[in-house]
Amino acid sequence: MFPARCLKARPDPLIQDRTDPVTLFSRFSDHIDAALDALVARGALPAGLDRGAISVEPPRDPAHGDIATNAAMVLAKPAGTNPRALAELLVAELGALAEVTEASVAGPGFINMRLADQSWRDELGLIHAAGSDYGRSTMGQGRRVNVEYVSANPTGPMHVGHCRGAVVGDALAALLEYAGHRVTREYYVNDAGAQVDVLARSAHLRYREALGETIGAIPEGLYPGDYLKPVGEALAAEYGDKYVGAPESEWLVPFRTVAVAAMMDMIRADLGKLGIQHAVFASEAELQAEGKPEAAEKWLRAHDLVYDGMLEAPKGETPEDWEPVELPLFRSTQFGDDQDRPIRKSDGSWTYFGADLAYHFQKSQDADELIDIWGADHAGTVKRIKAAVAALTGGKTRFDVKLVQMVRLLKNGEPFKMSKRAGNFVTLADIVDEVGKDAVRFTMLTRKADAQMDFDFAKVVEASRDNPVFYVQYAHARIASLKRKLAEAGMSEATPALARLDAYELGLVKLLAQFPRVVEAAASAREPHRIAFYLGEVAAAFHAWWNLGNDRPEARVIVANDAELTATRLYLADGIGQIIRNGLHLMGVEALEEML
RNA sequence: GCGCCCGUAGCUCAGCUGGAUAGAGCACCCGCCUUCUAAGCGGGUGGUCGCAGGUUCGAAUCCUGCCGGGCGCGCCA
Repeated sequence: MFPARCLKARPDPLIQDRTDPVTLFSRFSDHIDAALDALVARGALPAGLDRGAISVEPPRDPAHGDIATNAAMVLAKPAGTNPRALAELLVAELGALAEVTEASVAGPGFINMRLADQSWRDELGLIHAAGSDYGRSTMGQGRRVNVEYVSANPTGPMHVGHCRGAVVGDALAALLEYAGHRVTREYYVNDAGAQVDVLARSAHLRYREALGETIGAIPEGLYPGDYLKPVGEALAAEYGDKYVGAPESEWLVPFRTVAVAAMMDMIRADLGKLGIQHAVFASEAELQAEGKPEAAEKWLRAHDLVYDGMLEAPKGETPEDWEPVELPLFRSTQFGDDQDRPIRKSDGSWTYFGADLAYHFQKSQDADELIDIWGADHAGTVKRIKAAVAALTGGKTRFDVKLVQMVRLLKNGEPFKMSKRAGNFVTLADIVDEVGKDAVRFTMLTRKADAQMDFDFAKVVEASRDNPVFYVQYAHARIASLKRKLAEAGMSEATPALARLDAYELGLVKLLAQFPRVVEAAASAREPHRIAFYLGEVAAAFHAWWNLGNDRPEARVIVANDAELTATRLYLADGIGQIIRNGLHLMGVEALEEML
């Protein structure tokens, strides 16, 4: 009655050529909706109740059944009835479904349902039919989400600090896309502040060096890294000795332009090592040249959200050089900030915040939701920018700032120091070269973003049970090896007979069936690490199944003399492999066919 | 002084936006395996969810106040 392979179109016209599988859990959401509708039609339940809080999930204890819902508990109070009474009514409706073999009320009003084995067999079939689309969701309804991440200053190579934010942002973007959002991956280039002038001066020094001058030690306040040498050489090749003795005003702009472009090339290359590619690089300098901050200021002044005023002297440590000056201040206190924030400096130029405010206003023009991924060291500025977005969009644009905490680099538990090419910090490229892109990406996603993390170079490449990167890859490789072994064994091709899957094996399907729910939960919470944890569970379940064959050869996937059973188990193994691939793909990690 | 994040088993961490008896890996203890289904397997011990209140049918989860750790805090970026 509910064909497992029916597909429904996405609502968004721009991507309506995509179709999403109707999975078991989404189908049950519909069943519950229908049951509630039936009660409403009979007058047993008031119409128009908010059903948003209803959950459809597997009970924690499998003894309670396959699917549980809290619908009765959530709706009882607004409906003016008691949970158990409402639950009884729903059980009568849901228990009548063909695929429900048992429905009961438990505890304070939970409804537990047990499903026919055929439902799980169908779901396994759906995993195969949908393939890489199993887990894809229409949840986002085509909403446009701008994810801004990395946005490292263009003054040098990427280092560890950027690495985690880069991976989290990239995985989040992929996750949201998969969950039905239209995602823009964006990088904000801070090419207008004082730090890029310092870059230009540093490049000028390297330029003189390239022309044969002995420059000695790099003066304090300039960037010392060797990575600027090629920039100096390029400038020398382009300009000759034209700017050697020239005043800064003549060369600062061209040198800055060249140096920033070179830094961005380097950063793009570093990101490329992680498999990251942004669609948009937004330039702060261009933003300012186009007068965007002025426009924002004008709008804010018109709405009395910017005024000229004095900042209070900061509390705590008394600043020695504090001078009260009148500045244009944004009323961020109206939106929960502790202090109004200046958008211009006393010389009239824009503060970082002033430009950033205009930048977020610009982003909000083309997006329904904004997400920024920031390092935790910027936590102090979250309130003001959230205030700015709330003011500029009238609170209509959802805006999340995800803070990514510090990464501590270790090797076998000892603090790790490594500096190959760029002065005294560990670069992103160093890390990727050391352990590989996939280990970096996966490991960066094995913690909640807002929790601090240790990254141990020895452990992330260790081939053992307690290394999730290895454990998940190993599961996938083992599955791939099954096909090779089947060929080696010269076994004949047979048609899977899913009725031969036993209860243990159907239990694996039940875990696989969670994937679409995990994707939706991870996307709505903006927490890509949940995919990594889920894959760890899938891998553990697969290995345990595989290990049954150690003691009992008849429990192996490949069973000599039973081509049909072999084909059936291989079908299940393939389904597991599909889920692992889908999850790894979201994380930007390649699924391995064999371990090397 | 203020703000943000974190406090869950001995250790490292999950906990599906408030659900049922709080989970996993490591370590430890007890068995098994001596193998290419390899880079071990199975089982077990272990928790006052930092502390104290509050909200409600129900709290690790939400609110308040403490305690402890991290990060940050002025026209910097």
